Amino acid sequence: MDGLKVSQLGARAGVSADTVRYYDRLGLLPATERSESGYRLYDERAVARLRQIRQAQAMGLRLSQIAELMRTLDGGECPCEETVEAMSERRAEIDAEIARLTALRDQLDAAIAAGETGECCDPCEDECVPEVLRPRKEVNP
Amino acid sequence: MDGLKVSQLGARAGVSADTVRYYDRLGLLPATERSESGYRLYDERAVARLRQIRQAQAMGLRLSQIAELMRTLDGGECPCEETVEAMSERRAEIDAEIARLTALRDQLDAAIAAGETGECCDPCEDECVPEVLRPRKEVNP
DNA sequence: CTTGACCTTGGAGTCGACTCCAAGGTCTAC
DNA sequence: GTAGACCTTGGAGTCGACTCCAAGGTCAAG
Repeated sequence: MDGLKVSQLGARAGVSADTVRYYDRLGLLPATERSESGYRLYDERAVARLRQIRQAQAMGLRLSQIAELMRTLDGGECPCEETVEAMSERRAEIDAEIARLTALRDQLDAAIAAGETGECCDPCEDECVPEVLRPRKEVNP
Repeated sequence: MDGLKVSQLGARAGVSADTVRYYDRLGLLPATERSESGYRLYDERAVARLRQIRQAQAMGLRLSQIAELMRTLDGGECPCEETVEAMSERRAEIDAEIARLTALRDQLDAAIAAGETGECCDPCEDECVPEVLRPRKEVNP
């Protein structure tokens, strides 16, 4: 029986057998050969493909985007333009997320500083609630 | 029947009735009075509490952390110190996430720039794969 | 008395990328 | 021939904060 089994293929790219099967289910890997007994058998091209997938993931692409690129590639077309598009799309998403988190962090910094230097809710009256958490009319998180 | 029903309470803080019920389930809201027919009935303190929850969320705290703070508060203790701790904890998480995303974005920028100026995979040989996605030995995304 | 707008509950679905499971089949070494 | 390490499948669980659902109950207005 020649060809790599799931965990062997996985080992070649540093992923688990489960992950290989998962990618297979999503159609990211080339159509599998199967042994008589139903084992998936992969070749060197599959190793390259799997590494390529991991590389694309490391660049921040989503599996759904990678799947698209693979379809283009398997259709014999050049995926270069599409790849740049996919990366730009992700870049915009990531940028938005960074902006959101950065604003949050700055708010937190201010609140932490206030909380550390402030005299807490002292004198504690009815309800002791830290200043930064005092109810405001309508809050959109 | 006096007291606010779920959607009325929600409206007072800009959240949906579903969200109010969800917070109730998580134990974030004070124990509810119920009408004879089983309707939740809230008072002004609940409005303040709900706004407080939204405020805490807007500061980046998780509902699980907020729940903890509420327990302290309901136990009659001052939650100030705990609040600063919770915020610091989140700050660290958010910081790590920003760092991760920033590195990703920088990588993407470089790859996009290379992809736009480069001559793609021209000349397209066997397998046309954009440079940035060329398989590398082992990739941890 | 009916319509329609609310309320109740428990539970499932969403997003993404896995991870883990059970029940069964296969392969290799001793 | 049997142990133990693999493989197969479909499906469920994870994280977080909701959102939506169905099936049924309640309430005020016309």
